[in-house]
Amino acid sequence: MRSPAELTQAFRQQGLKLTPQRQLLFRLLHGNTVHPSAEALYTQASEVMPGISLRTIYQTLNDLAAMGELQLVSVGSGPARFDPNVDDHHHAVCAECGDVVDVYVRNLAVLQIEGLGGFQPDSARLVFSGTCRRCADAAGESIPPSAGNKEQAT
Amino acid sequence: MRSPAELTQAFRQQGLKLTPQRQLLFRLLHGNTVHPSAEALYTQASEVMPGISLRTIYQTLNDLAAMGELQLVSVGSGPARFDPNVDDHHHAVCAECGDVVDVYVRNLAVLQIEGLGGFQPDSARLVFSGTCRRCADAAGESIPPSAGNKEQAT
DNA sequence: ACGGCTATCTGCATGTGTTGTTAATCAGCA
DNA sequence: TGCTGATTAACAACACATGCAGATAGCCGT
Repeated sequence: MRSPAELTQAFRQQGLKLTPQRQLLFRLLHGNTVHPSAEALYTQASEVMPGISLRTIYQTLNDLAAMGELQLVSVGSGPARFDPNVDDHHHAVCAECGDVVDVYVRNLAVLQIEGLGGFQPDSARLVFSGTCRRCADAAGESIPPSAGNKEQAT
Repeated sequence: MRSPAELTQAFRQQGLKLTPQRQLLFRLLHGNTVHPSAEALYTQASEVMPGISLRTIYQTLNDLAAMGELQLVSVGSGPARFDPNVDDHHHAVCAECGDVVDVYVRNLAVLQIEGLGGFQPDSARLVFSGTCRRCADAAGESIPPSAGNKEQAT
């Protein structure tokens, strides 16, 4: 996703108005790597701008997605996640806490694929499931109550 | 997924009852390669057994999935799909008609993955998006003569 | 073959996540 | 300043899936 300033330009050029709500979402999303859901953004936005409507969040997210500024990440169950990173990349989802991290795969083309039989693929989404660092640490530590000084690797 | 006969055994052994509804679903699913949704199976089942409840379909599908006889395939949007093929395989989804086909990838391990940073993956799902043979053919044919035989790149 | 225990089925209600609608108000931009 | 699109509120509607309660029926021992 482009920077708030660039999006400002882009919106204006398309005849779209630059409302404070939209600007707020630009800021909340820019550089955001946590793959928030609409609800999560709503909560965050509400702190800064009480009274903002969830409807507006959805609206703006869809607009941005339609403009190619956001990627919709669907992680099996639960609400859709939005990813301002529109590079060609993939995702890893923690089965424990649901966190999503970006993953880069540079040699997807080497895969030997069988069974396509006439199917013409034009994109591929790879999703890893597993355990994130934080949950792995938490699981390892929480067994002994006195595991000593622990540093939260966040 | 095992054969209806084998599933009959397995269900009995687990103290589960062998109802006609379940047996019907065994039959509908065995060897099924179309990745049906619960609704689709409901429609199919209703023709043979009018009055069968959609609730029962979901119930049985979940049971089978929990037993490892079915794989749940979630394709971005729309309802979940169920796949009686529980081999280690992946999927290709037609963006046009929504059809899902099985795809085998034998060298997934060669991928060079960056960004995991402590994330421990224990499974990977690869989903291709594109156009299935049928939709590609249909698109090629159905363009009326007036269009001057153009090839639509979209 | 019979009867009882209990899992299962069904129908309905509920829940989650998301979008549609309408009307009134608000505010960006020329 | 005015035009017009955006926002909001208060819904209803929607798709997909699950929870629940009472009726039903499979399975087992007799």
